[in-house]
Amino acid sequence: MSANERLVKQITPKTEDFSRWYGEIVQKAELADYTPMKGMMVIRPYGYAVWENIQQRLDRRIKALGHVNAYFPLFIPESFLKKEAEHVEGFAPEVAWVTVGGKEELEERLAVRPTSEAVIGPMYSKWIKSWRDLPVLINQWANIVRWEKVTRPFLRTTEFLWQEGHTCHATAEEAEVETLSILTMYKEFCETELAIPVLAGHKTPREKFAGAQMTYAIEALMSDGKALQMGTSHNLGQHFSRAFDIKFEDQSQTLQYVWQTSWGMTTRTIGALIMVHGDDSGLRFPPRIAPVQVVIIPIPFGDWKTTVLPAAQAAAESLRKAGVRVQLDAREEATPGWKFSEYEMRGIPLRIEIGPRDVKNGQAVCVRRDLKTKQAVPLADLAVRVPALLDEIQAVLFDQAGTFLTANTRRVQAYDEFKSVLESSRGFVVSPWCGGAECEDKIKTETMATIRVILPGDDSPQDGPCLCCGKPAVAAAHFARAY
RNA sequence: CGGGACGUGGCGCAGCCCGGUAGCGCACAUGCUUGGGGUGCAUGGGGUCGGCGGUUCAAAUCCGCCCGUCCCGACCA
Repeated sequence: MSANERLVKQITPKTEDFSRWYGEIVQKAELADYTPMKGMMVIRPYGYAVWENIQQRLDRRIKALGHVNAYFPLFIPESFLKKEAEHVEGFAPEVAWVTVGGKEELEERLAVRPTSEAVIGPMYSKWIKSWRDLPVLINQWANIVRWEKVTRPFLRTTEFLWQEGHTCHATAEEAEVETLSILTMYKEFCETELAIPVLAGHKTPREKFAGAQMTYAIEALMSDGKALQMGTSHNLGQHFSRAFDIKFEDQSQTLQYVWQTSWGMTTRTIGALIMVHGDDSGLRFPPRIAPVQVVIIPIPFGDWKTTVLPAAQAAAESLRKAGVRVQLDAREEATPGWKFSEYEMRGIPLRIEIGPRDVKNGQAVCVRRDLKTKQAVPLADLAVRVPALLDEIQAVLFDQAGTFLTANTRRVQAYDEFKSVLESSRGFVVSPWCGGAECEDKIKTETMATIRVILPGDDSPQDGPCLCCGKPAVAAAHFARAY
């Protein structure tokens, strides 16, 4: 088989039209579908299964760090939302409002939560009295609504699913430790489970969460060279505790405002999985979050139902026992070739073909989705070899994404070069920056690039002058065009 | 929200300019055939032409408004 041969014909090649490729994958692989309401999508079973895997693995990590789950209301009274001035101003343009209940006009309109700080604050105020009540470490899995003008499946939809953590601490130091520990956990999660390398650092004041003291984020690079924010962790300081009057009495009997954090990851990560790993043939899911890790396709010939099929069923059973998420597709109405193509597009990490020749030889043919290589594996060894192969595939996807990230991260001093890099190859451009919002604005207007993140080591005076204004640079910032 | 394009069986499209009985490929159904990279043949079902209004004897086709999708910008997870 030639490497360039196009075997999946139902989608536009990614190299030809990235946007179209993305949209077609979402629909043809049945991850999501559009509804008659603008910006509202249905996450279909195959896409939702990915989300469930993400949820399960992220939830495990959140709990391992001591957090517990709870659920807060969908609606937020306007008066609550208004309590933190910067917060309400930041979210005002994208809040949906409920003004009527049944047939009654409401006395106070209700916001559909764009995030839950403002509805959680009053409850924390009620629950926290003493230093003995701290820390409060609560997470919730929820849907939220942001009235977006431009929407794209998974990347930006009017309603989306996420997890939001909201914690309260006795000291500023403790809140900062929490913020960073979540950031580290997010990074580890993306790299281990999603096989997506990310940059972890902090945002500039211009890009931070409305109401936060400091926003940290993990940023990934999509294969079209645009950056995508994968998660954020905010140190809220005492902004919200002062607004919502969340106080505790410390050990010296002094009343103090608590120090808070909030952090979240969303269904957007599914968009990242598509854009980071996908190729011309469609999806390539990392085995750890793939809804189906292995598909077994029996090759029908003559009396295959009494020879091939039992062997395929036995193979499926042994893999299932080994903890592999396996699917056997013995449908007669689709030919093997059709199935190959279909499962390739859907990103199933490993395909196992079992035909008459294989049964005779006591083997199966394993075809990797990541490299498209084939290898024969003795049927008796499948339960051992397949999990190992899945681990290898996971590692290859992560390595490929890492290589791409490294190759597309460039350190640039001169503005001319900065512009031309963003125009031609995109990616991250690391450049000296004076710390001024005016320069950020100017650069954004002229190049469409923003500061995505500033890495811990880059947060100090630089050799070169600011890329934009020439004044002394206080940091090396990662710029990129972003989704 | 600005600028552009598009909307016709499930999907991809033709028909529209020049108004006159809605068509093609794929998919779907049935039967045979085939099967290690989207088998082949035969027969068949399915569409208020995005919605509303207008012009006309007559509208997929002409006009207006609205909705949705995509692309390019401003705002954002």
